[in-house]
Parts: sequence; C-alpha cells; structure tokens
Amino acid sequence: MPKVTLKALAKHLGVSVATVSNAFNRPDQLSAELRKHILQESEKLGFSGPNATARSLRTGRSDMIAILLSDTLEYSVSDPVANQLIKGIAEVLQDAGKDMLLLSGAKAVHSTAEALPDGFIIYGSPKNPEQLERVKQSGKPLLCVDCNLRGIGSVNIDNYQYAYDIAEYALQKQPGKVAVLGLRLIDSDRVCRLQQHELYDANEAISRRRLEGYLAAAKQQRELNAEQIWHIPVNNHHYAQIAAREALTQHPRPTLLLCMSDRIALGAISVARQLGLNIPQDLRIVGFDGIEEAERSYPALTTVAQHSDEKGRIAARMLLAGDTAENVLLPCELRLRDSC
Amino acid sequence: MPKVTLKALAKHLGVSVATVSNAFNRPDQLSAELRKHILQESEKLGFSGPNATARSLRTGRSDMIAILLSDTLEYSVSDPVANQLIKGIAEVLQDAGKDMLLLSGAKAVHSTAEALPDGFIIYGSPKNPEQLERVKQSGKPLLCVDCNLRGIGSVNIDNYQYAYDIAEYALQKQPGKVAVLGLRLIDSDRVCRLQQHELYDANEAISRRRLEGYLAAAKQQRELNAEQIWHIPVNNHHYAQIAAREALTQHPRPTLLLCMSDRIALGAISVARQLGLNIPQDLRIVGFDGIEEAERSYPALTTVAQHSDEKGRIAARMLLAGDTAENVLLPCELRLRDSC
DNA sequence: CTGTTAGCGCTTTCAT
DNA sequence: ATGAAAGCGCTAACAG
Repeated sequence: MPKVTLKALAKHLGVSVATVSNAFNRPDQLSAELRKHILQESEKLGFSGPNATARSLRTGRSDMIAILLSDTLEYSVSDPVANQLIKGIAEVLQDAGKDMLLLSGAKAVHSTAEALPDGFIIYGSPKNPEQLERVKQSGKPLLCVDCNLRGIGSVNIDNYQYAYDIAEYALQKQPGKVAVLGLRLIDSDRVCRLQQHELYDANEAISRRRLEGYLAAAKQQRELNAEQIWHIPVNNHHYAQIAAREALTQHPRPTLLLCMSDRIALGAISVARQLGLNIPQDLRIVGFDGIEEAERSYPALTTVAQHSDEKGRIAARMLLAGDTAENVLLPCELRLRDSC
Repeated sequence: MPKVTLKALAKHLGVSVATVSNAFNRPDQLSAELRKHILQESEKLGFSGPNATARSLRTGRSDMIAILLSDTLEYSVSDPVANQLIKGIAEVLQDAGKDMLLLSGAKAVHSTAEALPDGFIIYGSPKNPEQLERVKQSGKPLLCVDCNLRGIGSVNIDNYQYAYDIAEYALQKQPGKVAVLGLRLIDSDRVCRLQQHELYDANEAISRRRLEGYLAAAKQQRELNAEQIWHIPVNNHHYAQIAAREALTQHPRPTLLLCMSDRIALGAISVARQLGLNIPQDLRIVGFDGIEEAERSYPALTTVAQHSDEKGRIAARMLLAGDTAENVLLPCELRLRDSC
C-alpha cells in the first residue's frame, strides 16, 4: 500500500492539492459539501490529516510548547512542585489543542526537538547556557517561571516575603533554638552546613531569597548562625533525612526547623519520629511549597502554599496570549496546621 | 539578520551544502580539519545545527519517543505510579539522546504532534480508538505498558498473582471482615459499591485482575460480597476518602481494607485516623503499587511494590532496541510493613 | 471556488 | 573528498 499523502488523495478525488489542503485548514475556502466529501474519503483511505512535519516545515509552526526544565527530566517529573506546575501547564495546553514537550535542561544536552516548539516556558534557573542561548536566538515567545532572566517576562512568587512571614509566625509562637534545612544554597552535591562567608550571596536563586527571609525574621530575636543552616543538594527524602538527623542530634537540640521545601520538612518529620520526638511539643517544623502530601502527613505540616498548578496555568495562558513581557508575582498563603 | 540555514552557511564558507550537512551527520565523509572549521564557523554565526523539522521531513525520523497516556496529561503527570513510569522512561531516553513527548490519550484529541515520534509507548488501556488506530497505522514501533493489545509487545506485572498474595497474607495473619477499595472497576464517575452481577467481568483491565486475585484469596475463608467492594473512579485522595468513610462507618466495621492502590490506602489511613481507629489493632490496611509515600506514611503501609520506574526503563530500552514483539512480565515484591 | 506552482531546509544518491 | 540536483509533503500566493 503506497503512503497516503495529500497529493495522492487529491489525485484520487480528482481535485487539486490546494483544495484538499483547504478542506483541512481553511473551511471557508470551499463548499461545505465538498469539504465533507473530502474529509470522509480521507478517513476511508486512512489519511489522518496533513503530515505534521511537512506542515511544520512549511508554516514554521508546530503547535507544541516546550517546558525547559532546569533539571533532568526524571528529576523534574518526580519533584512534587515541578509536577504541579507541569500539571497546570498541561491543563491549559490541552484545552488549547497544543502539545507539550518536556525538555531536559541538563548540561550539555543538545536535543534536536528544541527547534520544534512554538514557545518555551523556562522553569527554574537554566543550567545550560548554550541551550538558553539557542532558545533565545529562536525568536520564539519565552516566559520564565521561578526564575528571572533579563528581558524575559516571568511568573514568580515573593520568596523572601513568605519565608519571612512563616519564620516570623513560628518564632513568635514560641522562641527557641532555630535550624534551617536549606535547599541548594551552595554548589555542592553533599549535605553540609554553611560557613559564615556563605551566609549572604548576591545570587538570585529562590533558595537564597528564602534564606534571606528566614534570616531577617530570626534577627528580631537572635542572629542566626551559619552553622545552624544546612545545605541539601537534592530535594528528596534521602538527603532531607541526613540533614535532619545532623540537625536534631545536636546538644542542645533545635526546637524549630525552618525547612525550605515540604519534602524536606516531611523528611524531618520522619527523623523526629525515629528519634522519639513529639511534634510540636518537643520540636516544631515548618515547610515551604504546599504540596498535597503535606496536608495529610502526621502531624499535618504548617507551610506556605504556593499553588504551583495555578502558576503553571497562568504562565501557559500568558505564553499562548503572547503576553510575554510582564513580570507577574503570585500570592501565596500560610497554611497553619499541626506541626508548628 | 537573515536566518542562518545550512545553505547560507555553505555559501558563506564557500563549500557545498552537502559538505556542511556531512560535517554534522557523517564525519567520515570529510577531512577532520574541514569539519572542525565548519563546526566552528557555524557556532560563530549562531547556527545551532540543521533545522530539526526539515531534517525530519527528509529522513522521516525525529529522535522523539512518545508516551501515549490513557488519561489526560495532567492526571498522568500527577499520579505517582504513572509518574514513576515516566521517570524510568525519561532516564533511558535521555541517555539515548532522545526526546520525550507526552501525548494525552483523552477522547477526541487529535494532536498534530502525534505524527512526529519515532516510536510509541502505550501506557494503560487506550481510551481513544481513533488515535490508537492512527498510531498503529503509522507503522512505527509500539510497545504496551500495563495493558495488552493484540499483536503488540508489552511490559506488565502479574496483577492477579500479587493481589492474591497480599490478600492471602493479610487474611492469614488475622481473619476478619473484609472490604475492598477498588479503583475503576466499573464505568461510573462516582464512588459506589459493586452490584452482584458486576462481580465478574471479562474485561482485561488491571483493576479487574487485581479484584480476581482478592476474590480468590478471600474465598478460602469466606466468599466476598459485592456490597463490600467499592468502586473509586479516580485514583486520588478525595475519592479514596469518600469510599473509606463509607466502608468504615458500617456496623459491623470491616477489620481489613484491601486497597487497589497506595493512594487509596493512604486516603483510608487518614479516614481511620479521623475516626479514632488504631492501625493495625482496630483496622488493617494493605495497598498496591509501592509508591514512595507509602514507606513514610504513619503507619508505614504494607503493599505490593511494582517498581514502575524499572518498568519504564525496560520498556524504553526494548522500544529503542526494536525489541517490540515480546511480552514481558516483571516481578513484584510484597512489602510487609506496619499497617497490616 | 479551484488549480498551478514555488519553495520551507534538509539529506542523499550520483557524478566528478 | 566534494558538488549538483532531486524531492520529502505541505501551504499560500496568485491566477483563473
């Protein structure tokens, strides 16, 4: 069986290729009945619409939108926050009839599919400068989420403010010894404490903004010491537990853990349980993100809900609307639950 | 600035287009130094390799692999099991330099990107027959995961066997009144109990296979009644809680909950806590899947670990190797923890 | 409303 | 080792 192309179909039907093309792309350019006839015959011959590649080559469009992830695909897909964001974007794209391409932002990756999408949502600070450069060069619409890039619109939250708010809430409720379980504060792949000179950093990373918020809130009672601030390289349970164990086996033990993600906080809760500590009596814990799992943990986690799905929806809508110059700051909410 | 194409580049360099093309695609066809020179100049002019669309039109390849999801994108991306699978696939594709396209299998979607991929992993029973037909027609390599389609290779687990095993374990440990919290057993979008005539169904859905396993194991003690089997339409906390609440407020109350997913089991644990029931003293619960959250729930969940990430890795490797005729059955393990 | 035609940017014989 | 040219399947401008 020869391949069914638009041209072959046209010949078979005794009409011109333009007419068949119009039947698919510009219904107003031919009579309704001819169109119907063409569509029916196409179906019958197993022609499922114009070849996407050829169409894309011709028009320069692909009806695909890419999410340029700052981490590897597998990490991004399993991180609950990235996941919620992807979910929100997916909802909007699906409604708009667009497809979604997930692009790994891992260093040194040069994927050929990069060239296809009609637009990009850049999620998190890009780690692959060449790739970013290529994407910028493409001249296609771009939008940043959870990062800021000169000249590119963005959707963010005020990390400093909400970190400040939740830290202040926790501290006011009951003063005590504070430790910070921080995510990706420095460039190291192992769990460790910060050194004094690493306490401040010009870097715009969201974790730095959160740290500044904690620091500012803590200051009102007592300056926070670098050695009570942990760096955790990856946002997962494993590393979170290592850090939590280090922090909670000190003497005297901290009585408040400021965690930069809910996953970290959840890891800390496990460790606390292993150590026989009661939350919130012996130890209070707050998280950041507002992932679903944090609602149903035991005890339920006090945290900042940042609505990543909504962030995704808004970003996707902005991109599709060509509204890519604005810098949007989305509100969050404190979720005061049982852990603090 | 005019667009930089391979042709323009060739003219600029004073060589033919074929030579430039070869510099990118067939290093052995030209001298190493000329190649190096061409590549350097390309970089300098901001030419980031041959246009992917044109190349794809010409060669018929795209270096993309699609996952054809049986649900909507947003659901699949947030379901922990689908998520782990995607993660496993992503790992392998990334190493192979392939990109991953997530395709929604929602009814009536006809995405243009469908035509692009070089191969498809079909995840779960397709709900969009036209789409499936198109994909089959494409003649590209296909592989099923968690479903079986005539003439297509597959990667599955033995749902019947492991459902049987975990039910038998639970029942032997301590007999009692059993309720099943089942996932998508019938075609209804609300939580409800099964009716007697719905107890058996020829349908090959994995939930049906699991139910048969439970039923067979229960039979050894006492036949399971349809009214103790709940249908839950969506694998999330919300619906799980509704079903669990119905099941646990009966008199007499069930003492064992056989849950068809870990998410459902986790929802049931929340409800039990709300009702002041102690697990496993007053109520025993088992799940299915082996998601991460089940390890760290309180109490930790007894379940069947099905290694979805490994399933994904294996499927991706098989597809890439062109090994798409086999029907692979992967082993699972019982994870005996505190909830039963 | 319909048909003809020129490319979109590339790869790949085939000839040199 | 290199170049000329055909054509992948389609869309859109233009002519009729």
